[in-house]
Amino acid sequence: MRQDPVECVFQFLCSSNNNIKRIEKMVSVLESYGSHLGSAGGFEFYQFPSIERLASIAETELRQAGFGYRAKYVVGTAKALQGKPGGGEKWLSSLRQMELGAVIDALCTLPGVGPKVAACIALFSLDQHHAVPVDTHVWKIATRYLMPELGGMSLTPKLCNRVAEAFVAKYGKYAGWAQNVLFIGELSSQKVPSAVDGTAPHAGKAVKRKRVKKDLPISGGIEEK
DNA sequence: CGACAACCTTCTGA
DNA sequence: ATCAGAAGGTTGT
Repeated sequence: MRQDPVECVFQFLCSSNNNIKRIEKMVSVLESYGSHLGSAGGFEFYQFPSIERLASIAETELRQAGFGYRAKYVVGTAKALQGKPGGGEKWLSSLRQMELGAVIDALCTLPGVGPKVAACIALFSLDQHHAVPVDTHVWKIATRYLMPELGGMSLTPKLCNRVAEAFVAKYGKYAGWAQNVLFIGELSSQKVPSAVDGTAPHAGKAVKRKRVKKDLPISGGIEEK
């Protein structure tokens, strides 16, 4: 995707301990702080607001808009970015030249950004294709297929790293994207209670079928190009 | 370093 | 209809 890093940071800031529908709603609230670009196809388009604009928002305003405890993260991260050498925008894109570990560490200095969100930002906007965000779903996948001996344990930061390493060992330099495919398959929105044959859903018809889970849907490394 | 509660709010599954 | 638990975690103790 190579998303714009500023957008990416604030979008994933909204994602912690949250569900997709609400995340989308919150992101659209953030967008509304940017300048209106126009409308097309029934959608309104906005320039994503600048770091300066985001830093100027009152935390209470975001709370009122339904951000919950993430309101202070948005304002806090905007302000923290302003304080980075050369400004937040430049600082973020400079991370593209760094090692993954250093990128994660740097991003984790922002309030509300932990290892998982940092990995998402690194993968989706900072060219770190081997960044593997380990969340509750990926943890389930890992303990089911890759590291069954870890089943039942709680997901500690150290174990996060082991899971990420296991994904890289299996899928190679694009492990982050493999993770993304597996992650989406794990979402409850992609599943249904009955069904059994693993047939792909009909295009256009909202027929959902549950994938039969026997082995990892993706086997072997991802080919280069 | 690991475990654990707290945190806002909405949606889901039983 | 209702309600505990989960939801693309992070932070402080």
